[in-house]
Amino acid sequence: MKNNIKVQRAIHNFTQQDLADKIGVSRQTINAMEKGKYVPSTALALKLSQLFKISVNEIFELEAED
Amino acid sequence: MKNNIKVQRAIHNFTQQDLADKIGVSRQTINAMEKGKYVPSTALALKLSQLFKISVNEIFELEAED
DNA sequence: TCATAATGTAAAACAAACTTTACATTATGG
DNA sequence: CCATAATGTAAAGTTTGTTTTACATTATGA
Repeated sequence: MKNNIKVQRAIHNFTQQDLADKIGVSRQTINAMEKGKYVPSTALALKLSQLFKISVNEIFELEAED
Repeated sequence: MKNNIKVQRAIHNFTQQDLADKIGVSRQTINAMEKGKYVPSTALALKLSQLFKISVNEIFELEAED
């Protein structure tokens, strides 16, 4: 699973902490997600989608191994 | 979190078992998802999105309590 | 109607997401 | 250069997704 959260965050000029607060998770969760350390829940994905005003499919992309 | 997996499954004429096999989860996972018993991972959501050829946002919808 | 497919459900176990705490490293502005 | 903000990372613990097994109920077709 790839994602472009870091880019979206840059576009919106949010720190990891900002984003964490806005969607209600810890900063480490944001960091780990950006680093591809795990795959978030669909609820989280939809919250990012709302915040960034782009679709979940535009944020996340499946890879071969998924 | 609402979803319309059951409807999509009907459109594509899949049983819960069919769908489970196609996306690589157990039938109970499909059943529980349809029943709203839990929120799947984004990986699962993307697989459903691919299979049904519609976006994740068209399958899943956040609700007030999420 | 009878056999069988499909669905609903539940409990126990396991895997993965997510939090908390804590510290180290890297940017950035004054 | 120095202070501080931002990011990276790690370990332990909690919560939640997911599997497995098992059985009960509801549809469906012959």
